Parts: sequence; structure tokens; C-alpha cells
Amino acid sequence: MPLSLPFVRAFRIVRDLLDKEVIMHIYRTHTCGALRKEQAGLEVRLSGWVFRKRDHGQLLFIDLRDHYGLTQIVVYPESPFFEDCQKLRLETVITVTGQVKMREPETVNPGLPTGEIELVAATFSVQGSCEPLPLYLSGTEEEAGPEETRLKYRYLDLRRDTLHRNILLRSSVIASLRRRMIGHGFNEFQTPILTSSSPEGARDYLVPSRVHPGKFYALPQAPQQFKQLLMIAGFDRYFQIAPCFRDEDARADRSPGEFYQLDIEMSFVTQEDVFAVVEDVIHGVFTEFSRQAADKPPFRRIAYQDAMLHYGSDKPDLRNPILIQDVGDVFKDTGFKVFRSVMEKGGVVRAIPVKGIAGQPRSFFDKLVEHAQSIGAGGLAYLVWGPEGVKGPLAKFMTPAEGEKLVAKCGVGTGDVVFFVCDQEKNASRIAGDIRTKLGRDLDLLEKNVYRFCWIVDFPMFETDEETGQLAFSHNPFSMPQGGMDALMTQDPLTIKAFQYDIVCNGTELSSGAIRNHSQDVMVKAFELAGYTREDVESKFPALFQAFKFGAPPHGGIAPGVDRMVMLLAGESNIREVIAFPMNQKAQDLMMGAPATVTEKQLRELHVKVNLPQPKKEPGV
RNA sequence: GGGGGCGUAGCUCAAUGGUUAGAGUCCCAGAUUGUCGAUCUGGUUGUUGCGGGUUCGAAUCCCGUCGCUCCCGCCA
Repeated sequence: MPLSLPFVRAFRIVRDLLDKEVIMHIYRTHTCGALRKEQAGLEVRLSGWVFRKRDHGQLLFIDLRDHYGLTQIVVYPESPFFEDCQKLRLETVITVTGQVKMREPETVNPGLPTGEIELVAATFSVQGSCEPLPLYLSGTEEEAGPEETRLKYRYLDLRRDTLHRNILLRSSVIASLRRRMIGHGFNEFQTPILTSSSPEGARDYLVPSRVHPGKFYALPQAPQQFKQLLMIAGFDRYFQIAPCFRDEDARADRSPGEFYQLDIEMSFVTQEDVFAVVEDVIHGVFTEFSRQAADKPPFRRIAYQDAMLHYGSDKPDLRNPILIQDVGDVFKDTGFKVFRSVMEKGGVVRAIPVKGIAGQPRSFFDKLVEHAQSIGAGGLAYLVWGPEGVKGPLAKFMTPAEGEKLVAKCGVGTGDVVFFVCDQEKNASRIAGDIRTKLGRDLDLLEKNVYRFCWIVDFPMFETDEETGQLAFSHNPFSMPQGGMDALMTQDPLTIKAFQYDIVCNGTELSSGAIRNHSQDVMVKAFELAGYTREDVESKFPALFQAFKFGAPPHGGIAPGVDRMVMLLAGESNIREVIAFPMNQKAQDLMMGAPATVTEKQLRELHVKVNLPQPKKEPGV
């Protein structure tokens, strides 16, 4: 059917108009970060948010902001819309058309990339009006408002410069990780989000099945088994920016519910092969996105046992110069009864040497002793190497020979102090580690502007469960025990180490990984030691159990936390500052109102009946 | 599940158990021609989280409770 004449005529009119306007997009010809003195004289159109307004009565400045930057708009009182602009509320979305003008030299703003020019408004329109804001957007993070409000109005908070840049940094980091992994010959995979519950590990998020009454999917805590199965499928090198779901309580550096890992798995590799890839990728990303110095590969390797001894932690902050020492041999014949009796019961003595703090006032030492007691230490002895010799509560029990040994072991001299923790080994490590961290922080001893990386290696395969006294996996049950089947058959299980490793940056654990066990026999034996029967293993890990029978390659991997990496790169101490739409500490999304109740109909379809806990008693009844 | 901190105007915070709970900011009105967190003048804004108690009198002290946050537990 031919087009009617009126339609053709109308079409021509529209086309002619468009032709005239063809250089002018209806919203913008440039972004708010684009204009420079080179564009002076040009007729342009900008759209963005009214960030700030400076009203001089006969002259009005508007800072127009978009994703790309800020441009100063000038409105003169001759403009028919001058009064409308005076009344504009901040964060209104507007479109402004006009000429780019060079600023007078004395009015240039050197703090702004677009500070040499301004846009003189000739036409103006409102695209999106704005009510008074619940948040203050142009201030600092602290001025932004309470976190509850920030989370509820997250889309507003995300306009703030720091948060906006953090989210962009995250985007760039992830793009870079992908590029680097692909460069190392890895392929990216997707693995199921609706999967089955795994018996080990954290609590699962469950999803009821409509089709299978009474049955549930679980969201993956990590794609652990899938990535191993991809290795068995022969794909050789796997990676994924993988969402992981764990129903565990939050911390400042741990988002509740969900988080992302750079999940990696490789076939036919040793631990060192995994380290080489990860070191290259991590060092690359940290030097790409931060001006802070970052340790160059190879990163330090510290055996788990040494980490616990010298740092009192399996995630040591190497920026802290304090090195804990075992000084049991110094005190083996000590006259100090407290140490003696603890050591007779198998305890240890740990020394925490600190340089140059002999001049601290008495209150400093008293407060530290108090702190030590608050975290479960019996006490905190110390020696001060002052100008008039060695002093402190322990001094009168020390022989000159013991003093010399101590000086040699701890490398201390005049002006230095050594604190002593005496307890059973596990406690002594924990307390000494806590005090090391506290001293480092309180005395400002940490190296500045540097990322210190290390690998913690040789984790024990098993540990004793403190509640049950039973042998349990200390980390990942899929790890290869060092010594293989032989070790499982002949060694004391508590002495068996695993090819299990952590990568740590500035005291933050970025990731755990392992060379996996890929033999069914070893799997069964390892689980047997941890109290599982062959049938348990077969029913709980049906895929891996079967797959190990059909030609499984040796393989291993790791999964650095993406959120934590971005956190370190952004210099943020709270993980919510690097997540676009985070949940609060109680795992609620205040913006979307999740979790929420659902309708009876939905529950019926899912064959789910809600069994609520008893409501708490009303107060004052 | 346990412990600490916080809770006063939309927001940031102040207020010795004692006058009508204040200031900055936001918002509203006015002034203002070169600002860039513009400035100046004036104004509105309150269930002091909620519920009890002590007291002549409570934002303030006590008890409980709720919310947020940090930590412990938990996180193969």
C-alpha cells in the first residue's frame, strides 16, 4: 500500500528539521568532561545533573556533572530562563545548549580539567526534576549520611565521586583480570547457580523446587566441584569471575550472602605453577591500578607453622616489622615460677621485641598488660633495655646468661623492649599475634604505601575438632595430602601437611587454594580419617567420586577474592564501598527490601510451609 | 548465639538532672555581576529510636526493647 500524501509531507518536514539539527543530538554533543579551550567558540549541548549552584543575582553559575566530569555553565540575567535556573534544585537533570567560552585568566579554575572554559547557556530544559535529597552528595564520605540511608538510596550514594570511582575501579580491575587470565591461556566458563547443597563448609542458601516437592537447590558456595570436573573434562585452564553464596555473618571485609572470586583451576601443574600465574596476574593488577609499591614476584613463601610462630597468624601483615620469637630455650631453667609451671605443662614462651620504645610511659605498658588479659592472656611480662640497664617485672628473675641469649635471639639493645607471652602453643600464638598487630597499629610501625604479599604454604591437612575431639579437615577436603596415600596410611594424621596455600596481602587473606587430590582411593582414605565412610563420600560428592574413576588429570587452583582485591586497591576498609548494591550486615538489601515475605500462592506452588520462630515476649508484661 | 559502640531537626553534630532542646547544613523567602563547597539577611523543620521506671523536674540516671555498626562465634 502506497504511503498517503499527508504522511509523506509530514515525514519531509521532520526530515528537514532533523537536517538542520543534525549536528545537535537532542541530549548532548559532548560530555561534561570533554570541553577544553580548543572547543572555544563552538555551539554545544550538554546534559547532566546540577551538582552545585552559585547565584550572584545578576549572574548564575551551575556546575553540571555527568559520569565524565564537571563543566561550569554561566547563565546571564538576559536569559528568559534565568529565574528558572535560580530555582533549580541540586541534582536536577537538565540539558543546556550554548557557546563554549574561554574564561578570563583570573577566573580559570586549575582544579578542574574543564576549568579553562565555560558554557554560556542559550537554551535550557529540565529532563528530570529532583526533590530535596536524603543524602548530601558533594561532601566527603563521612558527611554523606548514615549508612542505613546511604544503602536505602544507593543509586544516589553511587553518584558521589569516591563511590562512583570505586565501582569504576572494580569494573576496570575485572576487565584487567579477564585480559590477563586469557593472556595466560585460560578460558572463561560459567557454572550453575542453581546446584546442589554441599555437606562441608558454610551454610547454604536454598531454593525450593516447584517441580520436585520437598527438594531444594543450593546456591554454590564456590564452583569448586564444577571447576575440577572441567579439568577432568580436559579443558586444561579454567577461570571465572564467579559469584559465591554463603549464608554466614558479615565482617567489615566480608560481604554477607554473596561475593565474587577470580576462580582459577589448572591441569598438570605443581603448586609453583599456580603461584607463577597468580603472582603475575596479581602483581600486574596491583601495579596497573595503584601507585603504591607492590612486592615483585616471586612472593615470599612462609610455612604455616612459621607464620603462626613469627606472626601469630596465618594471614600476617608483613608491613609490620615486629617478629615474634620462640624463647623457650632461654627460659628452660628460669627461676620465674609462672613461666616454669606453664612450660612444665607443655607450654611455650614467645617474645615480642619492639625497637625504640623504652621511653614509653608506665601507662603504656599497663594498658598493654590490661589488653593482653582482656584477650585471655594470664599476664604480659616485659623487659625494658633502658639507659641504666634492663628493667621490668621480669628483670629480677633473669640471669646474665639468659639476658645475653635473649639479646642474641631477639636482636635487641638499648632503647628496645621485649614482651613475653607464656601459654599453651595455640593460645600463645594467638595472643602474641594480637599484641603484634596492636603494637604495629598503635605505634604506627607499619610500612606506608606498599602492598606486601606472601604465600602461606604447608597447611596441616587435618586438625582436632575442639568440640568433638574428632579429626577434621582443617581446610579444603579436596586438597592433596603431601606424601599422598603413603602419608595417609602411615603418618600421624595431625602431622600430615596438604598442598594447600593462601595468598595474603597486608594482613588480608586474598584467597585459599590447593593442589587437589585426583585419586578416588586417596579421597576415600582422607575422608575416612575425618570420619566419613566410602558410602558417605560417594553419596555426598557423586560427581567427583565417579569422575576420579575415569581418568582425572592432576590439577590445582585458587580463587582470589575480587571484592577484597578492589578494596585493597581502593584503599577502603569496608567492603560495601566497592560493591554497587551491597547488603547490610544483617544480609538485608535496604534498597530493594530483600529478603521479603512472599504470597501464600507462591509458597503453595513451592510446597513450602513457613514455620516461624516463637515471637519474643512483650516487655513490661 | 555472645560482647562493645552509636541512636537528638531531612543530614552532621551540640546541650552540668533545671528557662520554650540549640548550631551548621539542606529546604523556603529575600539580597547579591566572576563564583567554583560563592557570600549575606531572615524563616520553617523535633514522638531526643521505642516502652517502662527513679525524680519536684529526664535528651541526660536505671531497666527493657528495637535499629545500625564493629568484633567474637561461623566462613570446607
